[in-house]
Amino acid sequence: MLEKTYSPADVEGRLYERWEGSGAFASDVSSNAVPYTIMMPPPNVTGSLHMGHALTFTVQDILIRYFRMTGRDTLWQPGTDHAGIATQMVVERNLAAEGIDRRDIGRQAFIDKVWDWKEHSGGTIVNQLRQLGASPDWERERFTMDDGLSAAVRKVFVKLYREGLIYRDKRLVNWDPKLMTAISDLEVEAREIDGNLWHFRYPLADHPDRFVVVATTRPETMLGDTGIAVHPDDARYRDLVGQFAVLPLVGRRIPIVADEYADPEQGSGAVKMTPAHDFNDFEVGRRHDLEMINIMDAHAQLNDEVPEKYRGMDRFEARKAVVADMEAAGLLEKVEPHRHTVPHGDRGGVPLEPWLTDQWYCDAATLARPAIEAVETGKTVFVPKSWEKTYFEWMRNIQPWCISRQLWWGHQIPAWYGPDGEVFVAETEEEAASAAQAHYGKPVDLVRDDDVLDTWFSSALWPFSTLGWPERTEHLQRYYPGDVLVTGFDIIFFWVARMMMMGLHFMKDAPFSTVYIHALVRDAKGQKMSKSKNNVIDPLDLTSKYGTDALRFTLTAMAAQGRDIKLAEGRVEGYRNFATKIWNAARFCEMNGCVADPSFDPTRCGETVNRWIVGEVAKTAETVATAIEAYKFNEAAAALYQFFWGTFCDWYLEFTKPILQTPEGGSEHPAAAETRAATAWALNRALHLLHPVMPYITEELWANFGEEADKLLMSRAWPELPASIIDADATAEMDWVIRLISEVRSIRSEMNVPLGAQIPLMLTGAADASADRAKRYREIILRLARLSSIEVGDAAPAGAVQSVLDEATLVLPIADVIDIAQERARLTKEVAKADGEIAKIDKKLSNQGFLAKAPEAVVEENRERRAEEEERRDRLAAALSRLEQAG
RNA sequence: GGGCGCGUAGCUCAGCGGGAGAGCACUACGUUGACAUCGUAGGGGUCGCUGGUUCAAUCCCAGCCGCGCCCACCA
Repeated sequence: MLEKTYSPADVEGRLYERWEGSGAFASDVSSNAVPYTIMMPPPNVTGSLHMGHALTFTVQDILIRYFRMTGRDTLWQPGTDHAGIATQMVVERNLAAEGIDRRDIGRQAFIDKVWDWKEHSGGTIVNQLRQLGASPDWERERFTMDDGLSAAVRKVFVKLYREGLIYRDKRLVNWDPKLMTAISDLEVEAREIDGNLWHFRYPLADHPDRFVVVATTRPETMLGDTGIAVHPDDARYRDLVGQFAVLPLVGRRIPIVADEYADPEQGSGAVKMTPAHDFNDFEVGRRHDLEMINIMDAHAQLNDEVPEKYRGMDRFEARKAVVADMEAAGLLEKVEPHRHTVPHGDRGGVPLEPWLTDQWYCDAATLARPAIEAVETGKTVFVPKSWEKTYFEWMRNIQPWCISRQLWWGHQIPAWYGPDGEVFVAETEEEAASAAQAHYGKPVDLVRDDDVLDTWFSSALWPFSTLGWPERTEHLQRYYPGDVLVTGFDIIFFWVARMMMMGLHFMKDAPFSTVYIHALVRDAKGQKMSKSKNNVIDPLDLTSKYGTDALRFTLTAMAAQGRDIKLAEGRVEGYRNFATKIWNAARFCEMNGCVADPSFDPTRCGETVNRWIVGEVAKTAETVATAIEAYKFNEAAAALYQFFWGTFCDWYLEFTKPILQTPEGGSEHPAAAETRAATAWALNRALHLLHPVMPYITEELWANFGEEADKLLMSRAWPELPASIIDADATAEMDWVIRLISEVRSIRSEMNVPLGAQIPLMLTGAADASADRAKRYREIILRLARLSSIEVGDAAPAGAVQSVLDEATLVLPIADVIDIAQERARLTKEVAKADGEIAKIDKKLSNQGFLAKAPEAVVEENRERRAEEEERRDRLAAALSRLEQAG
């Protein structure tokens, strides 16, 4: 006997172990089945499960479980990402707590510490994935710093270098002075800051009494100015082009150049040029051959290129000093408050400095070309399609990708330098050494590049590196390319685009045919959840409170395309109740002896209710399958919920009661055996349909009631039911019966008739002449509605509707049981509303155009609606007039 | 500045060219046999505003108002 309520905590762990232990998640490379592959976006090894993970992994798990049930050989490739900066920061923080700085212990010792940390604490996220019920092929779990994946990284780096697609360059980068590393454009976050615009006067070299006014939001950078730019057409400055100004506080002679970058409308029309500390100035500086003076060190403190007074100052300290000194010199024209965006590092959180350094770059524009084409030609499609525009926009304007990072944790760049700085790029130190020996004609000492690669470099290889590339493994041949990539839009650029580029370059094929972009889960304020903002909601709190299945169902029901998800706990609670409902429906079956009957043939039911329910199951199976395959997960969830609760429990199980439950002293109903088998069959099919979304409760119930309880539900086939199982007559009849009962209930309640018992309709017999019966039911309803006199006699058929009529006789004179004034007001309102409806329909029907063009069925439908509405109005009006008389 | 999306019940959200929906909350009634984590019935919405297309618009189109996100070098 099942417990009275479902207790997730008692079954989830046990079932998960049984699944994983039985090998039910494993792919089968030797299978004949068609493969279905999803590459799991590897979560950061430092991560812990947040709501975004819960959504993305639930969606992926639904797809995997569904396709596994349909017989595909599924590979859901799991793993974690080494997450360069994030992981290094975590370990550094831990060391700092012990008073250790990583520089004290040195690079190798630090890396060992990180590996230690990974061994002991890095498993959090994958264990949380298990709690979520995710079913990837754990035996194939990978880590982006694995030997195999690291080898793939080196191979890719060397190959791209030799093809000229990776190169070293001295350019401005976004420098994070806190983390002391370069970061890519994508890691820059623009924040609005209330600052000032300072207007400075720069005297002309040959006319010390004349000034050029320039404005800046970063006064300290003036110490690195090497020019002033004005627009070539700007009449105000035409005579100054070619002359020099004297940089105040420094005394440097700086040229005034004409460049179209200077906007005459903006400020004074003259712009100071700091080529080493501003991206625009850098470009102008290149065009005019301006000097590039780097005035800051890696901490963003001023270096020896500035007058002694400012050396060693922090950039913000220097800002104050420069402004004060300019003002003292009478060269500060004015200060305006100015709100502007300042680039910040998305992890470090401090303002970034454009800084001139040597870095490694990847020629993204060249790699992007085939990746653009793959989407243009439909080789890879985005769902929803609108994201393709975003993808194109970025890919067509892509900048060189800065791939080097000044960190210790990551894939160290496979480049070695000879004594004269000559670079040797090779997969191993030995190869580099022999290349160097060939170059110099003798063995030399090589120094390896300190930098590591951007984390996303290794992630970009994930779809093939995890399958064994560069070896031509069986897995690589079978599972590449994958079917669908499931992710949030926030990493389209970081990851999706780069996988496309690398996949096409190295595998000559796009890594997946579909990219499904789901909504982002946001916090209550609609803010994006991220580790660094510390606003993550722990989904495990919800799973422990309501059960994993309830959370999964909630996310599924909310996974509609096009809107971000702000999770409301009430929804989770509601779907927990749904789980309880499922559980209790199963209990009902258990109590009534509804066990699976192998001889039951759903296409050959005798009873109308049974013929009907098997058809409803078939329709639901079709709806759910179609929805999942179209990535319309919310539609799948809605169909499941509606079927199980609204159809199976509310109606079918109620209809079976008079059949299954033998009256006192009576004998069993002749249809009981078939109904028991049908009930068990329908329940078991429903468990299949629910399983991809709610794996735990369905598996647990299957273990108790399934046809083959020893076999896991999750490895069972998805129910494919023949269309012939849907019996149109039975469906039509049941539709009418349900409407009939609903209407009787409504009238009863409307008239405030205190009747408690359920209507014990006994629906047996074949669905013969169902149309006639339906018509009869309807007449009865209308007669009931008139209330004054229930004429049982002439409309009383045998059997099926007798009990309805019996109840109808209990309807009491309304004046006896209701508050007259209140009811009068209500009825008046209702009558008016009905009149309004009728007028609306009349208008539509009288419209010539409508009659001419509308489909006949629609016209007919409107006529029927009008008739119904009229009946309703009459009924209400009659009740109202009787009320007046009684009052 | 460019792009994308959203505005539907008190709240969180589906849906959609022909009778406005779900969950939660609310009201009334109902508990000795599946389920009170329940059942039955009910209240509550000019589907952001204004125009247009159409026989018909919550839905399509345009404009506007509000909100959010992404991208972008404005000193």
